Amino acid sequence: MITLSEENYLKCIYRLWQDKGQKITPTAIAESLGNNPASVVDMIRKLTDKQLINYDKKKGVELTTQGQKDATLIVRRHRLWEVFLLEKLGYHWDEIHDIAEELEHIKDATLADRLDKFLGFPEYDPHGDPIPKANGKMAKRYSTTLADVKTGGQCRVVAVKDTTSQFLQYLQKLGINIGTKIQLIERISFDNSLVISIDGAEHKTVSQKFGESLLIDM
Amino acid sequence: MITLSEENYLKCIYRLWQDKGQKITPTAIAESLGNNPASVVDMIRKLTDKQLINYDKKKGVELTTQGQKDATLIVRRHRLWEVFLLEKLGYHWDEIHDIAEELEHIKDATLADRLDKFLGFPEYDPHGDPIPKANGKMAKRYSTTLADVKTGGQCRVVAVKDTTSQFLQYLQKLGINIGTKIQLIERISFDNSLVISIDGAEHKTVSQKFGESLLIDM
DNA sequence: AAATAAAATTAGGCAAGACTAATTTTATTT
DNA sequence: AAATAAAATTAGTCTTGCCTAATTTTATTT
Repeated sequence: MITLSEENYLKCIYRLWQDKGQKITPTAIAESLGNNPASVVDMIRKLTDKQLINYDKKKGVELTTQGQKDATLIVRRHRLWEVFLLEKLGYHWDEIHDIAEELEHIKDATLADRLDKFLGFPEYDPHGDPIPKANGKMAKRYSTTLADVKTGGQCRVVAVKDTTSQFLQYLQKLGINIGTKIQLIERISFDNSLVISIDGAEHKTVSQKFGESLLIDM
Repeated sequence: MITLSEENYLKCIYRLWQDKGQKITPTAIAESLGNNPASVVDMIRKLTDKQLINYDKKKGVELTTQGQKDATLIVRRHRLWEVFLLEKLGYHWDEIHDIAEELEHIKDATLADRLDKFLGFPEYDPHGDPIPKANGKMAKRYSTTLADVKTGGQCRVVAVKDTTSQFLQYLQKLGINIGTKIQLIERISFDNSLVISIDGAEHKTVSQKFGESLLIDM
């Protein structure tokens, strides 16, 4: 049986793997979870014992086939619950992540599939992330960010890379949602800040970090 | 902050209090939860410190006003989720309790109220237990069974008293669900068997035990 | 290459929440 | 009332999952 904490580590490793494709180190996991590296080392041993990950100093942490399956299922549940919270219970964009973070751990063999069906088999969650299907397959993840747009270029918001409520509330405040059109007016070479126009409105300046957190389609 | 374990104890105490109205002893709690009495004593201290219960050797365990509020909210969440699982996700009667047992611990200020609204403010859960309202008030528990109906009387199935899969599968086979209309045609005085008509269909005979397991509204 | 910095690991500890075993208190029988 | 049984409590232990502090290993500078 997999514990709540183990599930959170798996999910974190899965996310780091998807995000960067780079070597996943204990420190990276610790930072991502807000835990101490020593705790991460403990958990790496547990997950290795359970054959959910492999750890090698050279390669870093890697999910085993089983680990990938488990992690994908957690992500599936998380994203399905997000759709439910937004569409059925009327929550806002920035509220659903934290609740889904709890709901994703509810264990029942058929729950995800039933929820999926009830929601009409959605392809993407409200953050624009693809929802893994029952067989583990999922649509392609968007990877181009606002920071990749050429100066003068136009794009459309399709998803968010950062799901902290701070970021989501900031988006809300700026009036940015899925589908919002953004034009990149200028890139400040000093710190790579971005001057943008949201839905054709007046220019606003956002940080590089912001730009890298917003996934877009050109 | 109240922990998962504390919530489970609170709920257990609440149930014992509702069920019997008798003195609630550590042993009774231990039996009900399948825990060791020593563990219960530990938790009694914690809950007392948090002012959620009072404990007195003479009076046993009693919920404080705050304890009652908290327990009622947990029960509210549990029963609302049961309705959701049955009505929206198509689970069977006998599957919903265990899942709701997990879902009831999801903490969010507005979740219960939103779910309540989404479900159309149900009065009762599928086991016939009343769902506490947001203000803590609740209807009376269903207690009339098919066996209480007068000969010739018409009634509507509102809940089940017995949740064994044998019974539930039998109901399935007979085509009886929540809302099904039943007319009591005849009561066999020999063994109190009941001749009934399900949704106006042809007569069928069921046992007294069966009649006493089906909660109805006249 | 040596020095320094960063990352990883080990050792030891803590709190929650369960347990067992032993003891004390309370209740019930004889 | 004494003996016995049952219930309650205490003491000490275990596991999970986190921590800090110290140490070792690895990477980066100088």
